[in-house]
Amino acid sequence: MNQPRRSPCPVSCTLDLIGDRWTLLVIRDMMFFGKQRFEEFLESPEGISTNILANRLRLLEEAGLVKKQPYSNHSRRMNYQLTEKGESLRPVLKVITLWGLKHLPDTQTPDRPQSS
Amino acid sequence: MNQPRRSPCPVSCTLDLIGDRWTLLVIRDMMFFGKQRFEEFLESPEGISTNILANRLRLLEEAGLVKKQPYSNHSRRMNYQLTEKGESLRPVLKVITLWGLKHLPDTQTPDRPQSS
DNA sequence: CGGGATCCGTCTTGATACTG
DNA sequence: CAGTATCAAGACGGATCCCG
Repeated sequence: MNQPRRSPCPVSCTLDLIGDRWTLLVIRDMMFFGKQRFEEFLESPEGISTNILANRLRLLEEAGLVKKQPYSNHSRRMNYQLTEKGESLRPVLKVITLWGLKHLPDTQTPDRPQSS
Repeated sequence: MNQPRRSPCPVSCTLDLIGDRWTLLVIRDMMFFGKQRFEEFLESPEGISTNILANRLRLLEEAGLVKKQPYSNHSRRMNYQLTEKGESLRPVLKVITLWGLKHLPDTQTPDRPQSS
């Protein structure tokens, strides 16, 4: 998605991974709503399209934030789960959530927040 | 830049404001490096181009995160400063910085960090 | 000289249709 | 169900121009 920035800035490099319109929403769906399957991500109200979702899941896997596994031996169902590194983004999601709730009217806490 | 999402999710709505490749870098430059002028933002190593920078500054102003003022009465120099609302993003920048420093090799703390 | 606006070629994104 | 192919629309990078 994002080219490397030729800069050692931690903000810049982190944004190479999650600084786009969709990536953090996929992570939100995994982290707060426990979503794990392709179709579940498609159901979110923001309406990500299939090619973008496939692309972001692949980039997240390449970045080591998500691991992809077959649901079972005899199924093509795939399972996407956060790795430990992916889970480590929870404070980032949390502070973004809190900022939005405080400063943006018309936002509200998600229906099934599983945040710690 | 980002269309509204028709979703009350605070993550989603916050990303409408800062969920792109450049916006948080401009805010970083203001917040950590004290930059205030157009030309100073252009000097950052990521190399934002003039049209993109002008666009992001305008969007930030419209969002109430930045205020633009003439440097003095008899100069066209402009001054971009974070509003209180913009300053309130400091915890977001901070947690992103910390995540990058911890999880991304080859990142290092900025030269003149003014973060609290 | 500082702060943009405009134009243009390229790259990325995204909606939709389609496939195994 | 989980993607891939296609193709149009938009975002971006860079140069140039403009205006006070």
